[in-house]
Amino acid sequence: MQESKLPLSFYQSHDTLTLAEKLLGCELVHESPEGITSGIIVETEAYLRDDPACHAFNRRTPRTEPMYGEPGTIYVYLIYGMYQCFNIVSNVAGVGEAVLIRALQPTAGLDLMQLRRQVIPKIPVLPAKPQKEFAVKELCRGPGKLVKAMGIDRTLHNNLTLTDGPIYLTAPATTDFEVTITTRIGINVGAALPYRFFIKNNPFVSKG
DNA sequence: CTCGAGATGCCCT
DNA sequence: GGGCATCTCGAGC
Repeated sequence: MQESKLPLSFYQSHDTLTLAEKLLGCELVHESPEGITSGIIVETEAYLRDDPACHAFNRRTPRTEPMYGEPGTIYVYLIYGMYQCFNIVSNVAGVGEAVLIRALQPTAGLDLMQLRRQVIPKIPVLPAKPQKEFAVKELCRGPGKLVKAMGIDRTLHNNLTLTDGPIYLTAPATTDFEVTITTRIGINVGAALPYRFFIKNNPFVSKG
């Protein structure tokens, strides 16, 4: 597992659509104070500058500022008031493109992922509910789920860099897989664009 | 398995 | 105030 971090040049040397595909098979690692968790990226989506679904499609705003950083910058945002999405900034600084990570195949720290995925009721119920046991394939199957399982938080990690912090990528152990390309999930505008990439027949993908 | 409803906070118009 | 790059739960098949 412990290989070397992918360097800045990896993020700089591909356009966004190519990067979205090249990210498949890479391992996402978070060395947190609670422990290490990691997983292989199996599903991504690209968001381009001239794409109405992209947060940078309209004016540059405070929220989307990290998207205009160097490629390899982390962009985490809050969605639906309670979930967060993890993105990797792409293209070149100042453009505003990124790749959403939609699913991981867990490789390390599965117990910690289980703990992080537990839902804490706002008002504690007594007696306390027993812990849920998630199937391994459910731990990181979806953008909100993987952020929670990996312990990623926008107040801590937004705008950090993947080459200089506790969250980073390592190169694929294998590229012996086929890639399927489809339209993106959960959006209305730009829904027809074929910007979703996933590893064919991989059971950890959010939707086949 | 599928479906529908509700949760919940922030950004931007 | 509208609208989210989502998830969980419960009901029903």
